[in-house]
Amino acid sequence: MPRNDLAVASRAPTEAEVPHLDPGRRRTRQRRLVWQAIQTIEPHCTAEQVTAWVKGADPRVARSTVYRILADLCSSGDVVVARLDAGGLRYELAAAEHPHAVCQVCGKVIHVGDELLQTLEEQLAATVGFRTVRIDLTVNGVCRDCAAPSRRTTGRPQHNHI
Amino acid sequence: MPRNDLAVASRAPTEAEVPHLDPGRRRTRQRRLVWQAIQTIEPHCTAEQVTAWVKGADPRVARSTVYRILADLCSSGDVVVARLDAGGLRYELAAAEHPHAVCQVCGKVIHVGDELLQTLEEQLAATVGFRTVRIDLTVNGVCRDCAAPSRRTTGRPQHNHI
DNA sequence: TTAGCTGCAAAAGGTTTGCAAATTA
DNA sequence: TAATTTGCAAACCTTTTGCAGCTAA
Repeated sequence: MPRNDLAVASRAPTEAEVPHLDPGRRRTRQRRLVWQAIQTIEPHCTAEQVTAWVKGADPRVARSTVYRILADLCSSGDVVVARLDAGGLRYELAAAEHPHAVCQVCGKVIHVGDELLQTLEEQLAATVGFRTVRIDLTVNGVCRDCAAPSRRTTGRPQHNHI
Repeated sequence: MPRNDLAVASRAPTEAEVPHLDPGRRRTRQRRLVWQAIQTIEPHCTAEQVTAWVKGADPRVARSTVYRILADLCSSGDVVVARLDAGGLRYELAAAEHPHAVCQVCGKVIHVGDELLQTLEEQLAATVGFRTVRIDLTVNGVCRDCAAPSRRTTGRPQHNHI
């Protein structure tokens, strides 16, 4: 299925745009680039997309470095990961986190409001004493476009192995 | 974190227990074993657990065969996969599917009722015309046991990189 | 100066694939 | 018999790791 291509929305990273990030961590060029990539690329980007963007700005940056910085941003809480499909993990700004609806036919990702999750969280605390840290919700289905009669008649919905 | 060990609940597979599965597919020994494994092993089992169980009943069965059958059971809809943690995919009977709550400290999986998802589904249909096929919900947090004062004072909750 | 980062290359872990031989219908 | 399915082994893909050299503070 068509995964959005590597989306290298190359816009030269400007020093000024970089927020004052991660106290206690060194301010490196690589770190700044990864941070900018996540802000620039569409949400739910893969490590591969981030790497491509970063390498677009500076080809010397190693893939492993991107992974390390990504993991770091996750543990500092600035970025969260989601596993939307069979591919790699998807990263997004913690501030922009939200539930997703993934179309099984075209792979499109739709954002879902998270008002509904509140109730679930409260119920879990009350019934099993579970303290919720984060809710990971993915709705799998078929988006409006793919469900349109004109397109849906041919072929079975691709099985994304979700 | 402690993933439940391979849980090879070896009970000899009996021919009689095998349901009339997959019309149009050949009835092979391997297929029957995989199906039984999923029914026998605790829910959310990994491909590795299924393979271990199957090999316990017949060591000649290849891992790749298990993967192929698993993928097949998924596309036929008898089995669904969930991605609960950083490890491999988790398989479970479609009939037994339900939301999960995963403890980030001990890895325990708690089953959650799915009454709440109904509302979400309805709202998605109404607002963005999304036809929901399956909702994949994972709640990440801390279970009652791990949240107990006696244990929670030491160390930070392990970062599962979820 | 020095603790922390980075690049490189290789390893790891989970899953998929090519192909000839075995099997089911 | 003919079309699937399996075993084996190797390929793949994403992510992690070891280590020596580099660099921000």
